[in-house]
Amino acid sequence: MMQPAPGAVPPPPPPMAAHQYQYQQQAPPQQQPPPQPSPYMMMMPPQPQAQPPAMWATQAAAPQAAGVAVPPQQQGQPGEIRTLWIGDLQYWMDETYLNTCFAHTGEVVAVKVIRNKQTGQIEGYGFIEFISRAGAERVLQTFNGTPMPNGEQNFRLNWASFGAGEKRDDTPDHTIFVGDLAADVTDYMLQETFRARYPSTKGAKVVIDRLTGRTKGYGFVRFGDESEQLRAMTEMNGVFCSTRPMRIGPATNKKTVSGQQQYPKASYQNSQVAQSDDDPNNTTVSTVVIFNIKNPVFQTFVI
DNA sequence: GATGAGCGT
Repeated sequence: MMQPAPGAVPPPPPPMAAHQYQYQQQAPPQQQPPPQPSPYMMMMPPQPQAQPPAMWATQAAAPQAAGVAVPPQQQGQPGEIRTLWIGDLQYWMDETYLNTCFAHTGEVVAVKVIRNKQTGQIEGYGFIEFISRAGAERVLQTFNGTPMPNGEQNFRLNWASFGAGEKRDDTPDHTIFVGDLAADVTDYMLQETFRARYPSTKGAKVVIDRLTGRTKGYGFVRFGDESEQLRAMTEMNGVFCSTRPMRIGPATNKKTVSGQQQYPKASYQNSQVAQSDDDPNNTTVSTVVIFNIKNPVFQTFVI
């Protein structure tokens, strides 16, 4: 059932190179010669200088995905999650683009890109609804982490959470910041670089610039074990990932697992810390006073 | 050099 619906764009050649994530693929798609440009015509990024911003809100409604008609009784179990979330979209990656990426799977029911209500700009993420959970799962396994057509980044896909975060593990994350990343480092490379030594590595993310689709040169790695996080901070500093040595630092968490608010970054940046210096050996309790310039409040912690 | 983001009608 991987046929395109009538009237759909022709199926692109197996566009995504075989990839680590494809370990569950059954039969490889038949080999084909290099991509024709035509299937991707609609996916070309606009000329940067010719692109007036913020006029996209009034554009015609997005075409529905490729006319896939699904009898209700085939639509999977009620309540089952069959929508994927997609992130790291560049501003020109609209519904048409997503349809062209996925319609050929024959599994897509609808796509939607989220726009800013005021400006109409694409917010950088969207949703893809599938016929069934199985279809969504196939696409997730096949496409996630593979290069996006005409984008410089890889697909970032996940289950749409919709409150039912069934895939969640609620164990806390212990995250580190990793800087000085080479331009070719992907989430997967970063993750595997750490997983080799730290089995509790949960995942890694290289931060992508939404405007260019290119890496910002830093990222984050999450561990399940705090001890492995701490070891990695020292042991992996200066270790090569791809062509450059990584620089590792503590991650400033904007959000904790339980969702409660931490101190906003600005407070940290504008804070001055006074510490009593008369106890270099740290043998007694010392007091740290933080003066928050943004919110002129003194806070005293005993550490 | 740098501290994400990511849940909608």
